[in-house]
Amino acid sequence: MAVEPNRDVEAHVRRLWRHRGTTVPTPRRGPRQQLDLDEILRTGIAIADAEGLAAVSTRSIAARFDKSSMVIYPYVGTKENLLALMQDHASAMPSWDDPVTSLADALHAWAEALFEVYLSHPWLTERPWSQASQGPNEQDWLERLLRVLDTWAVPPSARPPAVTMLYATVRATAGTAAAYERMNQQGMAEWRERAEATMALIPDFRQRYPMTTGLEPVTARWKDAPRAGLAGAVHLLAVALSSAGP
Amino acid sequence: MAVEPNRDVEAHVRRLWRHRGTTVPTPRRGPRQQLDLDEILRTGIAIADAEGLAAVSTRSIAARFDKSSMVIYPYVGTKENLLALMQDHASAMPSWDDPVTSLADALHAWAEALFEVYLSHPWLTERPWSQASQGPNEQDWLERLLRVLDTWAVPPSARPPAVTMLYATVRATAGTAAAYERMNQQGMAEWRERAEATMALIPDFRQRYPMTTGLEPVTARWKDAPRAGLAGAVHLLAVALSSAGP
DNA sequence: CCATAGTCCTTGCAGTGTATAGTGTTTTTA
DNA sequence: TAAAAACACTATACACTGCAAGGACTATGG
Repeated sequence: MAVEPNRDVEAHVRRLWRHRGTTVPTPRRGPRQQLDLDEILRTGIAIADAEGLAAVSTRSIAARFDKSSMVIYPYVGTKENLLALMQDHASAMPSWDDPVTSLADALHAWAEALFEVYLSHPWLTERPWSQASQGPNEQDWLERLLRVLDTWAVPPSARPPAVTMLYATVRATAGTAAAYERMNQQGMAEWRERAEATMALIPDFRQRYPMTTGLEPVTARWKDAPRAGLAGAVHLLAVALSSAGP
Repeated sequence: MAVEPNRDVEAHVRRLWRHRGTTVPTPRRGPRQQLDLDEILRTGIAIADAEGLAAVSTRSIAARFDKSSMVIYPYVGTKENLLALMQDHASAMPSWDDPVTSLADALHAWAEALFEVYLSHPWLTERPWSQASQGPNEQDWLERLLRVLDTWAVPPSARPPAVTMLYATVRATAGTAAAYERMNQQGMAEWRERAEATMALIPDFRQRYPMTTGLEPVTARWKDAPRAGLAGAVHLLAVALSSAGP
């Protein structure tokens, strides 16, 4: 039997699924709403894209509508809910055809598509992700991935770990790609400086960390390193899943 | 030639490596310091462990020493630096013997050890990680992993993707494990409630997302699910790395 | 028709990081 | 040895945050 249906939670879920069969909270009595939830989310996302997630505040969003911060609350409930709604809203899944050539190709297509979304909205990497939660758009991604694994007869026991690895890897590589992107326009000076300072202060760094030192320097072709890393990782995973057998 | 050695960056690096050959800033003229950087970091970590990273503030730390917030700054520079120092300080690598039985076992030992560290300090998952940065303790982990890959003759081209996947997977699984842990003491009520609300509001959820629905429910044996997921993932990866051949 | 539930808006509070200025202490330099 | 510079500490202040509380207004349901 259902626990007393905590109104806030229900309202949040309604808002999350507002384009998939639910309507936002309920019979609206008061004055007509002057704002629109989708529009609020769009401007929140725009701010996050341009100035980072930290620049998203109830005030900064409301300011774009020449209103004060509290107008936002009737539309989203709390700041945390607002961020969750932005997260799902920004995660709309594009459409593509699953490659039928190999599992590796199909996984690659999925991963690349998700990578692209994360690149468009780098702040998504700062948001938590858990398999069980979230809204319809994030749900779409998971379902699609599971369908691919099913199509290629990946044994059920291997699916949860595969899902975890894929999501984790996409998020990680997208995160570093976004960090590189930011350096591009901000200077990369500090990054380099820190590395130099470390080398200067720890003269035997190369002896202490020979393996790390032996890695190809990140600076070389750094721009597409994350994407290449992702491709390599997906390839590895596909190999493992294929050889796991049915 | 070195750019003018930005004093703040250099000081931060010195602090990071203070136990590995550098000394904290240096010619100190003024009055003796009454606090100790390691002690500051310990209390910051204690607060983060107990109340979450959000509860860590210059004021909350200083209060434990009956001082006001600004005392912290001579020791750490900025809040961001403080967090970075806490991050490295909390990442001390334990010692263990590399299994010689198989690559899979060796990787598993590494991953489990790191997982354990993240479980002890769940807030570490909220901190960014990038291969090129950080302090000595985090460096140790990377070096150790690379040594394992080298020992087992994993081809150099496969190493960066493997590193990325391993770190990403450990962080992701540790993050969900920590989330479960939190639910334990906080109720898990909200989580369940949200799931129920979604099912109630989207009656055809199971038709729309058959694959997701088909997954074993997370609630069953949820406590060790993340650890098991990590083990499975590492196993998959080891299979791929082995069959990649030299 | 009126109570109610909703939006909109202002005010205010507790909390954040940190700039600044002042005071006292220690070490370095002249 | 005296002066000066660099530091630790303290208190105050500023700009910023999320949001509770409450007032004014408005559309709706009983």
